[in-house]
Amino acid sequence: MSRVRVLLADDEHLIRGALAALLGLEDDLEVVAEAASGPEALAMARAHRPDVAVLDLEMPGADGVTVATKLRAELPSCRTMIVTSHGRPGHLKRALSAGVRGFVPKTVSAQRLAEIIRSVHAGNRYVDPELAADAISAGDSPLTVREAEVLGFAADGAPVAEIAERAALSQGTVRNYLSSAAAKLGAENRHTAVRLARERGWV
Amino acid sequence: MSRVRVLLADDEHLIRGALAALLGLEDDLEVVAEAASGPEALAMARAHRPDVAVLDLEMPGADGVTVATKLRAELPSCRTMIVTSHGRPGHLKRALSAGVRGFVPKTVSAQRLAEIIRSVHAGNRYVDPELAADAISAGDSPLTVREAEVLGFAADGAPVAEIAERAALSQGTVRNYLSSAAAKLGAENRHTAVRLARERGWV
DNA sequence: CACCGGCCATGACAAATGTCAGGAGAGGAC
DNA sequence: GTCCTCTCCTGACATTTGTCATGGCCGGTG
Repeated sequence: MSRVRVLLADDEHLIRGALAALLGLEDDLEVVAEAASGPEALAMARAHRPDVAVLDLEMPGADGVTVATKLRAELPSCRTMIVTSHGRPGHLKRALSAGVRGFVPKTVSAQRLAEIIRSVHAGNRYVDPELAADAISAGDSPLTVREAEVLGFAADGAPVAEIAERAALSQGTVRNYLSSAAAKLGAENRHTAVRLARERGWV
Repeated sequence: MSRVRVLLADDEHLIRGALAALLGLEDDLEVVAEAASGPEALAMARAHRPDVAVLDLEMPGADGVTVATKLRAELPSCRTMIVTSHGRPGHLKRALSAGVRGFVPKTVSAQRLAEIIRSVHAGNRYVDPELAADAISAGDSPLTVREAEVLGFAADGAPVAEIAERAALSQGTVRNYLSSAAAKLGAENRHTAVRLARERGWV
């Protein structure tokens, strides 16, 4: 029986290395490649064609979901899964619609992760129950595409003029969008709106 | 020769477990206790009296620096070190003044971490060069105590009225403090000021 | 003591932001 | 075709901020 070929992508060397060592102990798993950034993960995947790609959500260059999306197009045979410390509901949704088949927080044990990798490789899907519950209770984003976009530009505290420029919209329009977005989120100003949207993973 | 007794505290089971396994392979190190939260780390330290405590910076209950401070008082023989993913300059400063003897990002390898643990146990201090450079170039916080406090209350996007209430100050005073803080940080409004102060670990 | 800096406040003005009403075009649903 | 929603805009208004000048009260330094 051939072993499951795994790609490991995480910018924290400590975790990646440790994980590689632990997963390597399982005799049906084999870590064939490691990467510390999004682009590197893609390159490694192309070179080594793993069966399962275990991707960290927050990485320099490109986040896990972006990598997963590209992998799905380039290497359809490769199953992808996301591992993350901060499980925002929106991220989970985004990940699932990108074709990700596993979504786990870093609070699970290596043993458990190994099991999940096997399960994903077998064609199953796995989502951490806790995160799933959060996602369901948080519901869908009530924001329209533009509202979310404008809110994203407002995320770093930029003034309206700058947001308008970046979004190529008039200042009035920007203010209207921000206002309606804040209203939908129950926030009293755009800054708390940004915070709320962030927490739910809607930006 | 007796082995170095290590306490490992990190809320991410994946990392903690993997790390425990890897460090356990070194024949002069021995992981005698693990914890997933600040309070638990303290309890474990009291029970097992480790030589070195390796603490994650962001943990539920109490952060790594807080735990280190308490450990220093309760268990002076125990050296403490901090491991973190986000190395904000301010955190480093806070950690050092709490008596922490090692400060490393999670991007180092387990091998390297083992060496550093040994070095710290031997009485040396170790700070990641990259983080040290950041801390030096970032310099000290230019903010006065009140400015930092008010900026902290402003962190979640609350309006001035609310900040004033929480800080028990007049609205005018709050605006003055926010204004001067933003000026010192080179920000054009308090929200970007909050972001900058956060990045530098000054809030 | 005189001086300076941090702390707290007031008042007033300018600028940024939030809110509302209203309208036009584009596209999907029925 | 009609209805609806999203998109984008304008203009006007109220409110919230940011900024500045000014002053009083401390505590420490020279």
